[in-house]
Amino acid sequence: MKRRQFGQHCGLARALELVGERWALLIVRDLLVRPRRYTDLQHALPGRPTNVLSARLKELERAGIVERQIAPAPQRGVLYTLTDTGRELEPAILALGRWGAAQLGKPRPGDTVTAESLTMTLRTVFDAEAAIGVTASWEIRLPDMVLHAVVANGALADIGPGPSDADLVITVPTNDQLPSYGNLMRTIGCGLAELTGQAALADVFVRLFGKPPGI
Amino acid sequence: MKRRQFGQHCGLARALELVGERWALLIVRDLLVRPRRYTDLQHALPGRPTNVLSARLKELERAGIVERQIAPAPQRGVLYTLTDTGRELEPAILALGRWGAAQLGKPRPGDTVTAESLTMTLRTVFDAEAAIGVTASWEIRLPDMVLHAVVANGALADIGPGPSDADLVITVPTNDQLPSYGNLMRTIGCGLAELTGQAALADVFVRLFGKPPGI
DNA sequence: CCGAATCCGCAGTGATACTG
DNA sequence: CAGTATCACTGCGGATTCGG
Repeated sequence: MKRRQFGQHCGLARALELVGERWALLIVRDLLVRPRRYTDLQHALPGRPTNVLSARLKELERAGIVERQIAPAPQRGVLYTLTDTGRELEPAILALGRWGAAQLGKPRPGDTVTAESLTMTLRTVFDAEAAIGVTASWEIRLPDMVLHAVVANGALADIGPGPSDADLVITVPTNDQLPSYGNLMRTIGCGLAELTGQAALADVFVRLFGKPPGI
Repeated sequence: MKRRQFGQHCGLARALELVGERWALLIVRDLLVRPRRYTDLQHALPGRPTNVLSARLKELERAGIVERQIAPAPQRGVLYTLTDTGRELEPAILALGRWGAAQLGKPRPGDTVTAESLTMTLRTVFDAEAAIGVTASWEIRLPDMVLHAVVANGALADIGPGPSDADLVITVPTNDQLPSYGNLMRTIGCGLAELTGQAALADVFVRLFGKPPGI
């Protein structure tokens, strides 16, 4: 496949040639959270045709951004992971996401929130300065997904989908709202979430993750 | 024009909806350097169809990223400038450009380097730590363009196309090479450029702008 | 000259169906 | 599970044209 070029010897133009096509950066975003298999990515990117997914994965693989791996014994199958080059996109993706978050309005009809997008949003807004000296872990239970976050010595050690053995479990009651970042923080901030464990850590969570860039 | 959506309530997805289409970020990059008129942008983005430029400008204007202004008396005509929202894209564009610069290989046949792309590259690689305490200014004369850079008290005060009253004028001799960042720094680093003014500032320039992220 | 609008051919995309 | 195959459609690339 002949790759379209911009004809400029420029870092930004090169980046856009490699990851500027539709869906490409969203695939990288999801892979930043954890390695995924093909069908995982299908579910994490609703509304995107499967042929586009396979085309993007091939291009990203050729560009040295994504690697195909055979998953270990328990599950088998193909796992897509980021190369080091791919992982180095994280600062750029966080910067773009931070800007886009400030432009986010109300959820539009049909919008979804995936575990991956919410994870990356929390990584985006994590306030390292507010976290100095903090060591704690949380599990966030939303109606359709569970996330965990671990902060050790002020650094974001782990955050992603799935449960964990956490100091505080925050359960957001089932409601008809989208599990968006805004709704999540509002629910916790207003004390409407159920807390199991060290309840005082709820305020800490809001302090570390609740300073959005204008959301 | 119906805007295609990603169907995710996510900062990155929103950003890509607004500035993810082809040429959009390159237009913003050029406008980050300075306001431009329509035909300036045409020349600064060779190889892009004119209808795409006018379509992008309209979309960016609708999105609140770009503003049309009537240029002041001397020249008249329409000037396109960034809004505050548009200027806030700079960190994301620098981050993407930094990543892409590390993926830049040799210039391909037909590649061009514009004053805008070189300016943004220099902004990208500026090493604020190396610049602590530095106050100086340079004018860089390349065969087809002239740039200026001003560092005041360790901060990048001004950099862009055009001449200036500089402490040191660096003239790169005419040769058959592309005026790419790599060739520029190589020429200066090897002492092949002509220096007029405080020659000792050539080494300072290389120190502040010569630490690429892997170019 | 500036600032576009228009037309056409084609590549990339979206949606659905199908296969190893 | 992990992709191809097919096909309609839209946006892009390229050239030309048009009104201040």
